[in-house]
Amino acid sequence: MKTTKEELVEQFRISSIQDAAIRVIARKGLSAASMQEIATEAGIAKGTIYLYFENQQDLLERSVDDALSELLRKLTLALESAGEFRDRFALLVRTKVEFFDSNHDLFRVYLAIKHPEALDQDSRRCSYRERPQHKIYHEKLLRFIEEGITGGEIKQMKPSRVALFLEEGVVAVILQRLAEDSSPQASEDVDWIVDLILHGISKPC
Amino acid sequence: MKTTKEELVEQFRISSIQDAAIRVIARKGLSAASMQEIATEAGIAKGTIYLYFENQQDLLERSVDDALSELLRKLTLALESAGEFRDRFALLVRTKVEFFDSNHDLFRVYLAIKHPEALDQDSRRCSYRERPQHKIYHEKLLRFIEEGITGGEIKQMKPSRVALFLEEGVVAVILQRLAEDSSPQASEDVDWIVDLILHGISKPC
DNA sequence: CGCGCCACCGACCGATCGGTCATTTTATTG
DNA sequence: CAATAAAATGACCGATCGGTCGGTGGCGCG
Repeated sequence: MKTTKEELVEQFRISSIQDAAIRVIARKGLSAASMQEIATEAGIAKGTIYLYFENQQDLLERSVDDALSELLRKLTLALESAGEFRDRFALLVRTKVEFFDSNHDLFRVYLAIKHPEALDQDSRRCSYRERPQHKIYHEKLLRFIEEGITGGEIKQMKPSRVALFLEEGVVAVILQRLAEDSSPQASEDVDWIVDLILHGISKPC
Repeated sequence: MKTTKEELVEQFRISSIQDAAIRVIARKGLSAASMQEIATEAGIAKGTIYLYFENQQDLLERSVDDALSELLRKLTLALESAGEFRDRFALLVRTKVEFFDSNHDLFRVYLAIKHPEALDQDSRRCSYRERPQHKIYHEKLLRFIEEGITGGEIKQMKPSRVALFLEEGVVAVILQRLAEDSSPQASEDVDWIVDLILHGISKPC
């Protein structure tokens, strides 16, 4: 019983430190997030962090991982939904847009780690693409796209390219929503991006 | 005469330092590019850099600016070309793909500075989006898209969203080409991305 | 109530960075 | 060739960072 209570306190501490880390990363960027600033943001001393995390890399890695695992969980759920291809596709896009729309800090973090090619050489290994949860999601996404191809819904093309195109397209929409003073309803933008990816920008034939 | 010769030497020095800076940025990332490593990469002493650049920000800013101004020049030229909308559109995409395809280092730099939202707070002001040359290009790009709309080539939608969607789509293709062991010819991928943006992933109706 | 333990703290350390400047090396000129 | 100017150098400085550790204060247990 007691151990459970202490573990609860420990989990609360860990979570509050990770939350502070995410806020600092979103504010200062990944490479400029110092342990001192994270500690201050969490309202504790710097040394305390090292009671719960091995070092800076451990803290940043686990903070980002845990924060984005919630997104991956929702996306995986969306992929497992039933229904028409287009509806499932729209649900996928909607899930991502709404997640970041209600969590701007995490979108900053997501942008910072999305492209391993742009990271410091030493940080590339801790890319979230290497995480098992992301690999599972990505596998399912590829199979979903293959279903769309074999089902005659979309053209014959490399699923991995469609996946990346989808990912970047959604990022583009969220970037726009962040830049605009007043964005339209999320559902409007979701419909827009789904239509754009499915049918392009050309006038219907 | 003599001043011209000295200016030539000075320009050569500046260029070689900037080239070294770009290589180091591509290798280590923007925030981890140290003055010492850039100096070593250029084959000179650290102090020498300060004979030609005010400080680190000045060096990094001018290096990135000059390197990407070549891309902006080519893109602006592509926008000013004559011909059918679709051909001009394809030329625009082709220009960007081929530029980065023959200059991987610059693509790394481009990725690192493309999203001001993901940069350190202090570095956001030196975003290349703020540069006059980029603003001019972006204005012309928006007008090009508006022409496509008024000309009935593409649907009625916000030009700025189409622009961002285009930009992200091209980035997606180049990312794929970098990740793949052997990529198809650039022209193949250009045709693919143009068709995708224009008509989407759906089967033709 | 008082004692002991442990989470917590923050001053401290070594390493590293951007930036400076006295010194050395190179180039120019009479 | 020597004298002078100019350019290049790298040891050095202060600041900042990640990480450590001896001290301390508050909480629980006897």
